[in-house]
Amino acid sequence: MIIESALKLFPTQGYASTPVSLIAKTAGVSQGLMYNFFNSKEELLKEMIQLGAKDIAESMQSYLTVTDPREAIREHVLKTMAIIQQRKEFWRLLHAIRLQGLVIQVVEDQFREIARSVTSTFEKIFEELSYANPALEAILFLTQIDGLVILYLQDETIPLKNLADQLIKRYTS
Amino acid sequence: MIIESALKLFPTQGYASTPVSLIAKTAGVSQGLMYNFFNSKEELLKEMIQLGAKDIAESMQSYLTVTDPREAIREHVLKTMAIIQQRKEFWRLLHAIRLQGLVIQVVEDQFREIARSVTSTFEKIFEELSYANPALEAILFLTQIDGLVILYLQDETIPLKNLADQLIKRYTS
Amino acid sequence: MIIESALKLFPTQGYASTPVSLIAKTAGVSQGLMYNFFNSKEELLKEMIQLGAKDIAESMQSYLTVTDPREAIREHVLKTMAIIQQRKEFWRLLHAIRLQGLVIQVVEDQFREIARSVTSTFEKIFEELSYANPALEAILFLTQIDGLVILYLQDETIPLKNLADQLIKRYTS
Amino acid sequence: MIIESALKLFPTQGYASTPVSLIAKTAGVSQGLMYNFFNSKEELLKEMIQLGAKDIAESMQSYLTVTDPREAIREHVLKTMAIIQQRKEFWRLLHAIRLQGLVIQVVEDQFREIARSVTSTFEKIFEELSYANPALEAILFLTQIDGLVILYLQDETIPLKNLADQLIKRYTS
DNA sequence: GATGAATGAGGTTTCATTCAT
DNA sequence: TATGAATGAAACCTCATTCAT
Repeated sequence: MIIESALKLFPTQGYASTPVSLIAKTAGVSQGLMYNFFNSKEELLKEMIQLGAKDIAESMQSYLTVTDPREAIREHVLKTMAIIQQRKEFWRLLHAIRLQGLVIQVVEDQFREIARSVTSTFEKIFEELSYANPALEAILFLTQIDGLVILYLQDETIPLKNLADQLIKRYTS
Repeated sequence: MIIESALKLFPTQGYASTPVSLIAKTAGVSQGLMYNFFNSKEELLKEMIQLGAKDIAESMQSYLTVTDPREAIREHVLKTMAIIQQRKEFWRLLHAIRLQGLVIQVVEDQFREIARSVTSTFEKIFEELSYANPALEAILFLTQIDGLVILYLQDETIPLKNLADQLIKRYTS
Repeated sequence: MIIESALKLFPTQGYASTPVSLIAKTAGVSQGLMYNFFNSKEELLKEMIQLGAKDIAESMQSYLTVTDPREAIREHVLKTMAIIQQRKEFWRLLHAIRLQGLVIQVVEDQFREIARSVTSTFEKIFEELSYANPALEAILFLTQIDGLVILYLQDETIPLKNLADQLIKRYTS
Repeated sequence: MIIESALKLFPTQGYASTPVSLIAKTAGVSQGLMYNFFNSKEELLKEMIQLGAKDIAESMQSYLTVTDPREAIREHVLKTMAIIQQRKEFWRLLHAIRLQGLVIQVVEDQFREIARSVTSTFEKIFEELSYANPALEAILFLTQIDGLVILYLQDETIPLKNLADQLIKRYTS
């Protein structure tokens, strides 16, 4: 399928450096056919990201209902690592794109929304756990996870499981 | 100057999407002249990165001589934040590139070397501070900083100073 | 057709001095389309030559079956002159290219093969005719023809027919 | 010297494919300086050829005074082979250029003049030797030499000496 | 005489997109 | 739906030539 080929190619080759012709060949369809589904290359990118974003949003929602704060932290770390491992390339692309000016507004809004909701959830969690500065702690916690994710995306050989456990231990004991 | 125009443009527009013509125009020289200094667009990228890398390596070396472990942690956090703020665009590009397959070997080696040296320094520091698992803690510490940096690169309005202080407090008290 | 435009232009203007744009215009197609058929200008040259070479190889094979040695000589001279007259431009290009370092390996091999086979055929022929030094005589005979061909390519007004007859007479009486 | 660098480079790389920058570098002078001596690249080519042509014309004149016809034939063959061996690259270029439309008028005229004079000389020689058709024989003789020369330029390993001797023997015994 | 930085035109090639079939 | 030939703009790069020094 076309969108899956894009998902495979954009992250590894970069959006701008991946020719439409290659996407078409990888998908096993003609180049012309692509334009029956997507009006432009950029639209293909947007739809691809939106698909991935939806997927992620769904995965994230589950633990929001967890009531025990320590359990929620644990859940979030483990869930994030699981998602990352399943969708390495997609995340790689996402990070690359977000670091560039390639702001894709539709998608960007969606992400900000998710980020805000997750951040405020953890703000409450750290409040419950009586941290002195829950707002800052929430950001530090989430950026800690992001940093770990990025290291993993750059070097898949790091002991991700151990690092996650250590991180959980720090926050829950 | 040419390399400075590249430094301004590559990070914001992306390497592949920045035409050589634009770099030349920004630098105020003819397109042809660029090829008197750099044999290709890619070489310009490499030299630009190498320049930045050298600069960073120098900045990093200073605190490696600090003897008090807590002081070293403090130094590293503050130094990193200072460097980031000075060279936002460069870091943005660097992260974008490293997330893609655009592995530029010469540079990559250089970075791995720096990373290894910094990591092992902090391993020793956490050992001195009697952490149970110094190796993992060093990675967590450094990825925490990375995560913070990336968030800042995406959104410059975050309270970076406060976050840095909070982080330092956590590790030094 | 594209290959035919190249066949017309390369020999007269030279390979390096014929812009792809001119080939395209002559062929009545867009410049971009050329790259659907040939990956590069050089490949176009190669394929053009290969086409011509195949054609020539076929023409040459006919007389190899002739049994009477004098008849074979006669056949070869006449056949060569006929081919040259039909494909003047092609031969002009071929000679120009072979004199330069532009050795196109694929084609070069093919030519050497043809040349070797023709040379050894004539070695046998001159042996049958009891020449004192058949190996040298074969080379002299073939270079005599080549020299005549080249003169003709430079100046089409020479009495080619008479020269060919005179040459045949010398070798067959 | 500049003209000598051109003499080395044009034949092997081709006139159009040899950048002025390379000629300058090979000659060990700056690119700008070249334009103090030659107004353009083409002029350099012309002067280079003219130099070579003068040189050749001189070499050729010597035997024109020889009175014995057989001796003249012998002289011409040997002299030609000697010149070729001394100035391989120049001849290679000359043949390449003459096969192309790159007609350099000044030079072309000069060559035609030489060729005419040589041809008529040999016409007389073959007349003296009572050949039935001296005009055609002169052309055949001269093209035979040309063909041999070209083979040698393409493949320097052929037994040129033996071939020349064989050729002389054929015409003088 | 001598340099080399600088230019601008033009070269080859790539590629998103369109369209007749 | 599906193809793939076709296009044209724009990309990267080369190079003969000029000119201030």
